[in-house]
Amino acid sequence: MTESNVSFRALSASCKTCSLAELCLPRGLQAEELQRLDDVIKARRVVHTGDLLFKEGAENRSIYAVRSGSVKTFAITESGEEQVLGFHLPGEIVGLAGLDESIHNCGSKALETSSICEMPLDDLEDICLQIPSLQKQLLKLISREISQDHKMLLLLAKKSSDQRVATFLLSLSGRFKLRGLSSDSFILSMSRQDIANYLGLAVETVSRILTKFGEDNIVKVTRRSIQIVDQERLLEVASA
Amino acid sequence: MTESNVSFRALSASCKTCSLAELCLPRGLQAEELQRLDDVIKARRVVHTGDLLFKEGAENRSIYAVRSGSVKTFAITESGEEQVLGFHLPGEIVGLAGLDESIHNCGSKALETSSICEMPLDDLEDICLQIPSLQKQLLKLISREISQDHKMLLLLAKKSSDQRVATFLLSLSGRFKLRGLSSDSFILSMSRQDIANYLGLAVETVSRILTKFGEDNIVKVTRRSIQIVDQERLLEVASA
DNA sequence: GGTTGTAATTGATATGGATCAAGGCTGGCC
DNA sequence: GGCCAGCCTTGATCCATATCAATTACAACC
Repeated sequence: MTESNVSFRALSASCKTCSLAELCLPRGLQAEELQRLDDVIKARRVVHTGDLLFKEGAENRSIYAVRSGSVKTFAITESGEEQVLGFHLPGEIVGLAGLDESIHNCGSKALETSSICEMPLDDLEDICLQIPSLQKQLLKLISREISQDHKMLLLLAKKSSDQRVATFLLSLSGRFKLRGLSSDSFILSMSRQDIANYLGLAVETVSRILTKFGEDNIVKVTRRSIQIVDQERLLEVASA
Repeated sequence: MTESNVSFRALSASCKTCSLAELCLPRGLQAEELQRLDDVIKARRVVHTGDLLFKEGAENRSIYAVRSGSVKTFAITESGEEQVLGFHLPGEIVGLAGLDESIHNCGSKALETSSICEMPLDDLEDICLQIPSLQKQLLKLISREISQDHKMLLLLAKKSSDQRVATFLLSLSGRFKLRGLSSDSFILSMSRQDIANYLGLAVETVSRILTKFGEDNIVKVTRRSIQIVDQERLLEVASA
């Protein structure tokens, strides 16, 4: 009971005190506006590795902000395979493809113990009408998602397997940096399988490339721990 | 002078009388609200094959609705190559990746003579605050764009070249149907090069596959004219 | 109506990455 | 401490598609 209360209190910490506010929806909001955004947040819940945030086909229209941990989003193909569409770090928004009236056409799974803020879309739309800078920020975040997807389209359509893996590591590195974490030393929360799936490659290919990057002293890889040793060369590999 | 006036009048026909309203931003709006949307439309202009709607890197924040004709959007890679990100038919919105404060990171080119409605984003955001159903519709359209991009990610990451080409033809077919046009007989406004680029294939591969579909009596292809002869089998190829 | 340039097709060959097939590590659990 | 299961790595082979190289077919323009 007490523990659960403590946990609840910790989780119910508002957007006002959230260190990710500048990356997330609250960016640019005044104190009073923040409170109204907080009121919209339906739940802040903890999910564990493998838990679903929402199911493909679920009809509740919500978007989700990752508060801590990390999640992946994925679609399911006609033949039942999974296609990983993205990995999401704290401050990033998940579920933006579901604003359409249609049901969620992708699912989302926690890659590690994570905490998640859920925002029902109808409520969010309502307060967006009252808080112009919130509407602006929502549109910005959605637009950024599209830009990100476009980068992935380019990666999948044009880049070699080496370039894909290098680009992936650099993307993670940059996003960790934005969050005040080390950009050259981090842990992958996703399996090789997830990475390969995301990058449109076979697991074996990803594994071989990581080994090669290690041999070439570009990256030091120990299981899921990554250390970028030579960022310059990694950048070269990513773009050349 | 006279001609130009006539042309101007034809182009300035409002959203109120536009036959695409149900597919486009005006969907769900009342007459008075439509007028306000019309007031926001900065320009309705005609572009010709190869003309740019906006340049990659242009800083004016606008989105564009295709009124007639068709356009492609594309990104430019580090090495200067073009990556086609999408083809857009009448009623579809272009430029949604540019709502971010950052400059447009993709460009858009007319594939044929087309007419285009330009909406400055700041004005659009303003009236979205006043017209809830417009805000809703904008979010819907953006969300649909994300879903569409996700389908492309899946296509590029998982599908064979046959599946890609079949999926492409079916997607066009369905979109023509939505617009009241023939779904089994249409003209491709884009080159084989554009198709190949979009699908992450070589031109030669696209050409060979179209020839094969012809030999198999699935599709009748004559240069840029397409007739879908056996939709069922095309669907099979697309998903199998 | 010929000429020319660009787009599309077709054929031959090369190759990057998938697939198939074993191992090897690691972390959890008894 | 030993065993098991899943994840990861490594090696050998194959194949789908890229690439290279002509050829053909339009369409636009004089």
